[in-house]
Amino acid sequence: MRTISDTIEKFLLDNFSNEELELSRNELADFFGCVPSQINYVLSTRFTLDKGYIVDSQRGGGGYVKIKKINIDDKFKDIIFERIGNNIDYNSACCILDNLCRNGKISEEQKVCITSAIEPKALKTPFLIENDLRAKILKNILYKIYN
Amino acid sequence: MRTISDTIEKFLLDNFSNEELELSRNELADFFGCVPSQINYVLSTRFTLDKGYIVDSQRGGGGYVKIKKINIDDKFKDIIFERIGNNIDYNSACCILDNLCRNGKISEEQKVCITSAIEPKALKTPFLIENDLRAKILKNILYKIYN
DNA sequence: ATATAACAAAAGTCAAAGATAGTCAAATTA
DNA sequence: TAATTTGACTATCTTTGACTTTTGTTATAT
Repeated sequence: MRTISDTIEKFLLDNFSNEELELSRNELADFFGCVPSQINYVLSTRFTLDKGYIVDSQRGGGGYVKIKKINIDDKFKDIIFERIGNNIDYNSACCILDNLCRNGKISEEQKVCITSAIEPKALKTPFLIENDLRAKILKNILYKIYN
Repeated sequence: MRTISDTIEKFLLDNFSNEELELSRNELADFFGCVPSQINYVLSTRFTLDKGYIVDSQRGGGGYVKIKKINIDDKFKDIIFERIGNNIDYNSACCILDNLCRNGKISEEQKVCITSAIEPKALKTPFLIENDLRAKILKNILYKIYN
């Protein structure tokens, strides 16, 4: 544990009680004598989806930051990381969804819904980011389903 | 419950007896030691149509605020009719029908029937009113089915 | 009696102030 | 060079209060 970020990470991990941890960004920053955005840095580098965490937050009075640990089986993780990656075309995505559906990981209804969300026409922008967007959306939905 | 708004929301939810709750805005504000408009804030952020509530009120002497929990079907109807609006293209209509069917709101048979009724070739006229016609017909049929 | 005016008793609106959290890039450090 | 630290600026949610609108009641004039 060398950096402030490492210290904060350890502190958070130590205080994980039951798969979920809630905190105040400003208070935590105060506690460690750092600027609030340092907390964001820790969250975005240490508590990422890829490492099995979902971060949820709210601004304004009574605001908070929640960190949730998610549990998914390794096979599923494999699919997420190796097959989806950081960008994926529509047809490949459909194949994955078909597979998940056949294996009972998602329902037919869910498949339809997800498919609609990642259809090319839904992701058309003036920029060349369709496949990147699709990968992010797809991973996010699947994580939510399995959370 | 971290904010006053959250507390008031919980209080209201806890006091929901039979699908409807009537209250005095000023008395409630007094009870929680907040300004009356705070009640409006809670109502407009926590008891929205989206979340299945309808808020009704009256000013003046004997004024009141009523919160009604609407059943899913009512909510569903509202959303559907709002989405159809005064004109709708064939594909959107089909999406809605697919949705209704998937959600068990209409049968497969009804879907086939309605679809035939609003097909482009069925609504061809020399005027540019295809989408307007379709909306009227669609709403009329659904209205019949639901009432 | 009836219409009207004045007042009182609600609820509504809206914008400012307060309280958090997020973003992004420059500066620093390992 | 890459990761970390910092802070100025932004976005969002909540709280508050002054001002407005609506409704019911009571007094007054006809």
